[in-house]
Amino acid sequence: MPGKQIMRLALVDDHRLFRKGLISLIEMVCTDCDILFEADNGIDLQQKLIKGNEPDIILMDVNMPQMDGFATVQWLNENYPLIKILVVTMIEKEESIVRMLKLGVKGYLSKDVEPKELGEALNAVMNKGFYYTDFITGKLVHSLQNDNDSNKKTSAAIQSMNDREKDFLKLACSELTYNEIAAQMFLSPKTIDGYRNSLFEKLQVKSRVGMALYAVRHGLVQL
Amino acid sequence: MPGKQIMRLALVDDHRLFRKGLISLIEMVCTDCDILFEADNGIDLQQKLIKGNEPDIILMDVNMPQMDGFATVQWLNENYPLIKILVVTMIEKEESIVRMLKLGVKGYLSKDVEPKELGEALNAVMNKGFYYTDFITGKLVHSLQNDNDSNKKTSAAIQSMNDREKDFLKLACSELTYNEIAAQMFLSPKTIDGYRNSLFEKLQVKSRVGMALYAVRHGLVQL
DNA sequence: ATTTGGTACAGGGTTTTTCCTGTATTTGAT
DNA sequence: ATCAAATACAGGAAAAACCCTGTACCAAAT
Repeated sequence: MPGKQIMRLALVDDHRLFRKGLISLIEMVCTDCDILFEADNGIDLQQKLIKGNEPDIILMDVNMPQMDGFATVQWLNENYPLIKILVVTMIEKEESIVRMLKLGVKGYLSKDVEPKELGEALNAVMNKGFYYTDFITGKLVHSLQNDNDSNKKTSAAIQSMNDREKDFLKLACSELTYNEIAAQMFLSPKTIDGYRNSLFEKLQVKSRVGMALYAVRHGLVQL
Repeated sequence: MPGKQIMRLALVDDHRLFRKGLISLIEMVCTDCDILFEADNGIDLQQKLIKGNEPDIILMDVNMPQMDGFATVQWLNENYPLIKILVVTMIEKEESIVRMLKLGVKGYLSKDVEPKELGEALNAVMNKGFYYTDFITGKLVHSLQNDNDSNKKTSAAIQSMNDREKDFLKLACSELTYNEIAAQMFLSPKTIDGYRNSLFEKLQVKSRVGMALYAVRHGLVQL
């Protein structure tokens, strides 16, 4: 296939060994690929991107220190909207997949795929502009169907919390009594009472234990 | 270096793309390596291991479905004690590192290392019998120094729980009241009272919220 | 100017959790 | 045979959590 344009790639993943392995695989499955650079995370990527010499496709992980996949994709959308993003991750939670697709990534691959599929994905993204497997499409459709329950509710619930409530929630995930929490927040215990009732309703829980578990399940408090 | 014995390897990791990448890297940094096979997890490994044609070294991940790294190493110790194990993982929790070292693994590498170090590790394990970086040794020493607190206490606490208490603990990580839990376990609420008090002391917590958080932190209940 | 919505707070009551002390039964060890 | 420990259970009481209704303040919207 002569005349085919060369594909310029960049990798963003915090695990060097995986990155290097991926590069070596890409070189095997994709003869006309040029890997411009690699980055540890979003911050690193920002520094390595050079206007006028952008990659065509960025292979990106989701979980990264400093600046994660979501933040990085958002930043790319604003600053380099033409760069196509192919997510390569081991996170297969529907929530992450849908969130990434909403952000406009061009493909979502599991680290569990065959190297051959990686090559296909790269070619598809380059030529068709996207690569969505049946698995991903399935997750997406499923999430749309269940748009009423957990998925939507969860993000709605989290967004409806204000900062004071979030502070309270963190403190509630501890062995402090409500009176002690009130003291720490310089509020009346009765106000704390109000926060609790409001969060019980927003998060659809019935007890402090349920509230604490909700918080850890949704990453609102660090373990 | 003539006369050097060939190194027979096997890989156990649930992520194909990482495995394939690793293989391709190994082939680059280690000319006298022969990769016998790869496995998705411990179960898969058991089926692929053939008496009389064992690998010298197994590269193993920690997090795997079905049968994780710990269980797999334990099984290998009992059935193939001569095979050397080199852990390659992104888990850098002191607890995991120490637990693996106690199980007798010959090295512990982060997925974040340079491919070059992977080669050095393989050679060291093959020739010296082990490869422990300063980072790992540091973690180990630190854990020994703190043998009094969390590390040891945690495992002691978890082991001191009996089955009924573990059942109760799981149910306590919910919105059920103690009366409801008692009903589900076919016990008097007063017995539940006893379980609670006993767990509060064993786990060093002061409230049900603390107990529930302890359980999730230590993986005793699945999120 | 009045309404609406968000935040902070109170009175007062019920339920649940927490804690203490004490008993009956069983089981394994000396 | 007896002692110790583990297990299941009770009475009783204080503390914390939970829930409902209602007030006061402020700011933004109508």
